[in-house]
Amino acid sequence: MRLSQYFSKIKKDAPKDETSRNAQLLIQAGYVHKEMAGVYSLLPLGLKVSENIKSVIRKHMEKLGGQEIHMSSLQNPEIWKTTDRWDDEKVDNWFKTKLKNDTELGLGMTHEEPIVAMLTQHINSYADLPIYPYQFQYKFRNELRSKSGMMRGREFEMKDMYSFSRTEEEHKKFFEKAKDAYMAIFKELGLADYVLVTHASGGIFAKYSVEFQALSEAGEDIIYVDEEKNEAINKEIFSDEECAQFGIDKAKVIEKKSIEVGNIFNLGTRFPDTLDLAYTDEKNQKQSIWMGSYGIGVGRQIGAIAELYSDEAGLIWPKEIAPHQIIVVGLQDDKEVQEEAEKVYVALQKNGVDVLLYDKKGQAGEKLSTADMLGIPTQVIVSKRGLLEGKFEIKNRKTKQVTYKTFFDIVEGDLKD
RNA sequence: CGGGGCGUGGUGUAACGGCUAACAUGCUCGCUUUGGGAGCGAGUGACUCCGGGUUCGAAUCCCGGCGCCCCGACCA
Repeated sequence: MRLSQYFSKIKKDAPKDETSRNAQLLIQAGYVHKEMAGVYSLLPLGLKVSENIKSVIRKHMEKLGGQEIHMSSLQNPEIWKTTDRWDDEKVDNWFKTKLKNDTELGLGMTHEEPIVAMLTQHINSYADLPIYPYQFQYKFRNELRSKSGMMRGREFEMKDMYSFSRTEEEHKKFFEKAKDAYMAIFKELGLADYVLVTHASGGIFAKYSVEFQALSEAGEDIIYVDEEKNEAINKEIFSDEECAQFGIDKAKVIEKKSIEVGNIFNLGTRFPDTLDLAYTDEKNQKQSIWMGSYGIGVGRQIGAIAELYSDEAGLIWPKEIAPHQIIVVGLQDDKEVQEEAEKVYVALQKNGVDVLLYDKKGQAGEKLSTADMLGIPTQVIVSKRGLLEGKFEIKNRKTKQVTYKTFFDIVEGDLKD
């Protein structure tokens, strides 16, 4: 890809109507566009990052035995009334709308009810279970106050998986596997050093849930970290009794701020029971189904990673999710340098590398700072100075380390750090 | 939803109640320049968030709305 072909612009200044670092960086570097408070559109670069994150998540969901589906955003209130989650007194962040004939509809804020209702048409026998459908879907939540840039939006894409198991034991086993899969996802997203399994409230679903909290000063949650156990407990349930229950040493915990990057719930049999989803066992007996839900917000990962991986010069994407792996910068506008940059670009592309060519005219300084701002992991800088020695400068965006390679080295794919 | 702050060219800012709303940046054209957003010249670009009021006169003062940010509450 050529930078000149992206319509999005990298701005010299950060927007002033955002103070959260993630939104400032992502807007300034042209990854996202802010539509209104808590609502962001993805520009080409932002979409690439988002799709890369989704690929990682999807891979692990498939490994877990997931089946991808895509449910509707418009939701039928009748189903939600059955479980008593329609009333604004009970659930205060619905976006509700109406048909022309005044029939009320909801814009999905989550999908437990509709998926259970849908499955009554497909699940009958013990042989039909267990199943693990999941989707990437936009959720709409009428937050009283959106904040922290991309991290708490009113409209956001989420991967939600739902598990349906025959017994509590089967459910628990899967729940543990899902927990591991989540940790594997965070590891692959570059968040391994920050994310902790955290015991938290289960909201209206259950007494407890498991959250995945990424340590960050930009976070909205307070957790107490047991460093020996490498787990944490959310402030909302921090007590002697609960620490004991989860084997956390209350005397040794450290208070930290964190971003909730994932949350999984054991829902028990409540939703299937209420919505008449059940199965018939080998003895022809009707049995309750055990359900779990497993959420991870895509936009929130982008925001969290932008917070955690950035410096004074801009973004620094982990390789796994970077929009491009390498950016080739022809430092001077003169013909020789530009032609050489073009050659490197073409050669790298031939090698199957996802490379971005900085082909816009400008000052050397502007090019360097723009390349930094974008956060592409590796920069190949082609300059007059380098050409005199027949070498190109390879800069690691994260470590800022510079090495020099020949054209031959680059073509041979020798760009390891 | 309670509290606080703020709305002026695309972006960042300035302007005592008083000239044609200023400066920087961006963008366009020309020349020059090229290792951290350089320089010169010529252009372009704003119903000063919306509505009302006070006044001879409002970006500026007052009232109401809307929007954005922050703190708190909330967070399935």
